Amino acid sequence: MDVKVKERLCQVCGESKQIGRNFCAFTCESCKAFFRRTALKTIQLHCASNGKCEINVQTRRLCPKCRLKKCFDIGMRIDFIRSETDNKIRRQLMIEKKMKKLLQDMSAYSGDSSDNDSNANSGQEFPESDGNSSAIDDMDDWIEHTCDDSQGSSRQVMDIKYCLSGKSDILTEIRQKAQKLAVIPMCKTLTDYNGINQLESRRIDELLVATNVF
Amino acid sequence: MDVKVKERLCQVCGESKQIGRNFCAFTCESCKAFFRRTALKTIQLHCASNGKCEINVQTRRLCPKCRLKKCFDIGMRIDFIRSETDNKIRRQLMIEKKMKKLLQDMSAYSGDSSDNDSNANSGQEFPESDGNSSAIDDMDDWIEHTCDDSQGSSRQVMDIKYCLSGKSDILTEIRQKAQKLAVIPMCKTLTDYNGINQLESRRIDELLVATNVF
DNA sequence: TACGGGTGAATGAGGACA
DNA sequence: TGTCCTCATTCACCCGTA
Repeated sequence: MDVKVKERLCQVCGESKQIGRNFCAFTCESCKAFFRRTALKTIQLHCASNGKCEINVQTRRLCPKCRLKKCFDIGMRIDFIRSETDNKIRRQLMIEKKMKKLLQDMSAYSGDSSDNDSNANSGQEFPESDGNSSAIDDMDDWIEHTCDDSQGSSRQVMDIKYCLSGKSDILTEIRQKAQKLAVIPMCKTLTDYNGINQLESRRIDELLVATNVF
Repeated sequence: MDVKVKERLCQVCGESKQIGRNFCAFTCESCKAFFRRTALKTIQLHCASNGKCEINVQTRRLCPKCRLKKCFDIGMRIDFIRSETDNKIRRQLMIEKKMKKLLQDMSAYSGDSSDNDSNANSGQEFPESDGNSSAIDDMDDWIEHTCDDSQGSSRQVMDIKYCLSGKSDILTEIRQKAQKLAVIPMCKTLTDYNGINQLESRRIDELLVATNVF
């Protein structure tokens, strides 16, 4: 009882909320985030009071230099901050995992497990938007019989349907360009870093190492 | 309820609009700007009423001396005004960031394939900022004869010129590092898509087209 | 549950301009 | 001088892994 009742305080600023062991010391959330952001930076910090500021909940944001100094003083460890490489890999894995789950959910709704990758596409796997309405009817049918709107997904479903069945100029253009290319244009992917998966990222690294161009 | 209802007032003039914590005290926007502009000035201010003016929304502009005195009295802190050096560095960083973005936008929109890759750079393609003004003259010349300001780009052009002709420590550092490296490390760039420059982006595209891997 | 990282609204600096 | 804007930083809250 007493252990729980006796509040732990942030060793940096004295805050009493959301205390946990962070980077090897008991701190609050804000000092945790502060240390993560600041400790690895190489830029010089300045203190107006010759490095003698008192750090508490009110003053902690006033002098980053003294706050960081106190972080180190109470034993927060810089080597517990994950490296950028590590973070990159983790983000990558998370994205892949999410994609996998999304695909699973999709196939769970549609029920079919036979969607083997027909990747030899040259544009034909896009639904044609030439006014042939049977495909759209099929889609409506499928939406009606498989979609569960208990979670308010109808808006998304409608968006997707609109996109697939619409006569969007942009979509048409994309299809035309895609058909001309033997290779799916990577430039598209590069407009969004999140779209690069682990394999692609690796491959780019390999290529660059191999070529020594830059 | 009471906290929200009770309006905060500027501690200097009593203004009730746009109150925030500025330089360690709750003030309005205009007293904030006044303090920023005035507090560091060394010129002597004079008061006709022997320093006993009352400061409110109506009178605040009548006596700068008493207004400034009240600023200090309520605890506004001069050491929270950033130094000119600090501001200079920040402006420099902002401009460099803008340049990066501008280059990205250019490569995204222009789609031109004419700028052949002079990729054997080892830092020399940065203009030297050693006081040799001929490069700057050339730049002025080039700006004058090629830039079209019909879309309000002159501001951006000036930013770029300022950045290229300045003696930025950061630029110097970048140059030195670049010269030491036969290869600009791509791994760094990949941690942040925004860091990929035009050349790098192009080169990746070329590599991918050439290899037909994906 | 503990402890990493990520996110986005709020905050508080400076700058531009009328 | 006062107002409005931009931008970096802060921190409460979230997610994922061990």
